[in-house]
Formats: sequence, C-alpha cells, structure tokens
Amino acid sequence: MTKPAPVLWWVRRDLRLADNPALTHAIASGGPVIPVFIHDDTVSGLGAAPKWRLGLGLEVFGKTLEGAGSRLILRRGDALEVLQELIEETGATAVVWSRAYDPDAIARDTDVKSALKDQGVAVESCAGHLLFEPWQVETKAGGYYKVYTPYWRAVRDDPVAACLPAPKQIAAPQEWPRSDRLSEWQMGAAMNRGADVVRAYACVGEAAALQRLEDFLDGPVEDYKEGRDYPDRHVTSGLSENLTYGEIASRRLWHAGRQALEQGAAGAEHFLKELVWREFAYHLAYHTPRMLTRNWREEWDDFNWRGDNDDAEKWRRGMTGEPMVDAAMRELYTTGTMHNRLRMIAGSYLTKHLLTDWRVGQAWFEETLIDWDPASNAMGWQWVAGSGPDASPFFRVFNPETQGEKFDGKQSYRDLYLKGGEDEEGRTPAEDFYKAIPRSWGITADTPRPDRMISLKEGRDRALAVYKGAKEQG
DNA sequence: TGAAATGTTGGGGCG
DNA sequence: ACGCCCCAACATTTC
Repeated sequence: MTKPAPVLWWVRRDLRLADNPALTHAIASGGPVIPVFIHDDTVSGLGAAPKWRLGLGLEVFGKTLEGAGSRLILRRGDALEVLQELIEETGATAVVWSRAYDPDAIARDTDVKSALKDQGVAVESCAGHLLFEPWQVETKAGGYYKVYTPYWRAVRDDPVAACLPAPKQIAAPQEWPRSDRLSEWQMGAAMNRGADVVRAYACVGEAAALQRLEDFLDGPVEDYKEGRDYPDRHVTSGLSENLTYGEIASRRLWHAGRQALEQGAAGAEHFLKELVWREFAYHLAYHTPRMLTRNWREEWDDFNWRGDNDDAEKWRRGMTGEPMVDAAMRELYTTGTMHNRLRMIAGSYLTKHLLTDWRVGQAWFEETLIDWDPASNAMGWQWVAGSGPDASPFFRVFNPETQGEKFDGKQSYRDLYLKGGEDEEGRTPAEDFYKAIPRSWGITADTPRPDRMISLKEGRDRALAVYKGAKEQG
C-alpha cells in the first residue's frame, strides 16, 4: 500500500489549530500536511501596522505548529506559482485553504483554484473565517441585507456548527520543503519607531486569544452592554485583533457568547451582536464590493469632500486641539487599536467638523490598526460619514465634548493619553506615544497642546451648511 | 451606536 | 390656599 500523498495547507488568515475546518480537512486526507504561508501582493499591500502584526502572528503560529510536530513554510511570490512549485517539490496532490472574502482575494483564489484543478490537483476552500457565509443569508425577497437590525434578526437563531478540536499532532512530510526566514520579510519595516511600543499592547497568538476570551467571560461580559461604551472601563473583549488573523474562530466566540447568555450573563447578547456587526460588514462587502473604496450611496460622490489636507494631518497626529479626538488618535498610534466609541467620535470629527473624505480616515486606520479588517473598516467609516447603506444621517454630528462628558466623565481616558500616568497593566501610554511617533512630527512631551482649529459649534454649523447646499444642488 | 431646539410638566419659592 | 414665576427634568421635534 502506498502512503497517501502530502496535502498543502495554504495558511492565510487562519493562524490557529482549533476550530479550523481547512486544517481538519487537510488532516482527514490521511497524508502529511504541509502548512505554507505565501507572501504575495495581498501581503505587500498591507498597511504598516497590520503587516507588522501579521508578522508577529506568523512567528507565534510557527511555534504553535512546531508544538504539534509540524512547521510553517514561508514562501514569497505569486500564490499560484508558489503552490505549483511546492506541488512539484513535495508531490502534494491536494491544496486546502480557508476562504477569504474581499474582492482581490476572491479573484486570486478563483484563478488559483481553476488552474490547480486543471492540472489535476484536488482543491478545497473551507469556511472558517465567518459564522455565516455572505451568500447564505438572504432577505425574504431573495436579496441581501442593507440594514443591521433585520440582518441580526435573520441570523441570531441560525445554527452555527460546533467547534472543532485542535489536533495534538499534525503528520509531517518525509522531508520539509525549503522555507524563507521570517526575518527576511521585514514585516515591520514601515513601523517607524512604533514596533517596540505597540508590541507591549498587542496580544498575539491562539493561546493568548483563548486566554483573552476566558478573561472576558470571567467578568467583563456581565457589564458589557453598558460598559462597552466607556473607554476607561476595560469591558470590551479586545478580540478583534485576534479575529483579524484568525487566531481564534468567530464561532468559538459565538458559542461562548451563547453559553454565557444561557447562564444569564447580562451583556452576552450585546457581545453576540457585536460579532454579528462583523458578519454584517462581510455580508455587505461581499454583495457590494465597491463599498470598500466608494460611497455606498452614489449620490455622495457629488458631495464636496475635502481630500487629504493639513487639518487631516493634524488629526492623524492627534493635534486637533480636541481632547477626545486627540486622545483617540494617540491611542491608535500607540496601541494599534482604538476603542469603538472613539472610532465614532474621531471619525465624525474628521468627516464632519473637518469635512474630510472618509477615505482619508479609512486609509489612516488601514495604516495603523493592528485589528485592521477591510470590511469592518469600510463599513464603519461609511457609517460615520453617512454614505453607507445603514448609515447615521449626515446631520448626526458627534459633539466630542458632550461625548467626553458622557463616556469619559472623569477624564481618565483623556488624561491617560494626553497627560500621562500608568494604565492597568503598568504601561505609560502618553510617554509611549512620544516614543512611537516619527521624529519628523516634531512632537515631544514638551510640545504644548494645540488650540482648537475650529470651534465645535462652527465646525458643526459649517458641516450642516455644506450638507444643506449639496442637498439643494443635488 | 446624536445634538440642539423646542415643548411639556411639575415642584418649590414667593407675594 | 392660590397664582405666578422659575427652572430642572423629561419628552418631542427637527436638522
């Protein structure tokens, strides 16, 4: 009897052993499994922080695989060519991967799949990144959902498959193919001085993600419904970072949330709802991929957005003079994430008070967020700008000061980033900000806080006036 | 997953 | 005890 041929497991955004249908599928073939990550155009095109964070994820995941008797093979180049080379080198007869859903990845994967099938290779793409495949959720009329609440109602009781166990051992090939060294890839090259700083705030890998989930279920979930709006309460799960790279499966979170709900955890339903926001973003992006780069509502193309500009540069640097906004922008640069409430506040300020195109903000988040996700980021920005399908109307302008009073009443969030002091982990975010930013920004601890560039009333009135003018013209 | 303007109500001070 | 005013505290409307 001949031994089964090896299977290539094309590792992408699924850096985990547990709950991984693609891996389970590969193992089920009975042959050795060769995990390979390919540095192709979709990787070179990443923003500085997501690319760096992906590098950390790969480093940790390589070790995780070694713990299971396997390895992570790293190759650089065109995905199809790399896979073909590896098939040639290893004698693999099958390739399996976890589906991706953004248009570039879909186009690439479609080509790869048909080319490999043509040469007689068995190819399987598996679900795993989402709870619900975007094409499987339909309205009664057979279309896709454009509004969150009906989408939520449609999916909340849908069955979600049970979690899969992590394999203890993954069968290794007789001989491992050559691998690049991760350090050669220079994944952190664009991080300026930020890498060491943000590292202290990142939470990398499958084990860390599972621990994070446990910590969240152990208490914060109770207070999640209300507490998640308060950036100083640390009630959010923080798991978006891990979901982005697939270090934990969304369905693991789903089942955990459902279980917490059954056990009477007050905030569990809202946790599930937040997971479903992510699903909804993928649903929208799948059905209208132009959402990633263009106004979802096309009438917004006529709106006189400002392109990139000096005010936007101040916004990026946390130098608008608006404390809530500046604290938020510092949180982003220093930690690679931003509390959800602050994303709304900072986004509203850029698009409304500064009348700047949401895509300017989207691009900065893409550069700086370690939990960057194309669908969620685009949906969030279009939501706040008012150009999306289920958007806040344009005239809904957040007042950063009022928001500060409501959600940061003691100013502890603003103080932590603008004045100094330690966070609950003993880190010093304000000092860390000065360490992380480019010297060319010319900002140090001695730099005085800037005055507001525009009063909140003026900014609001101006935005509403421009909006009114555009509406009358359009 | 707003904000601000406007409207309504009801308690308390006071003549 | 009463009307009047003030003004929070909500509630509703409008952008």
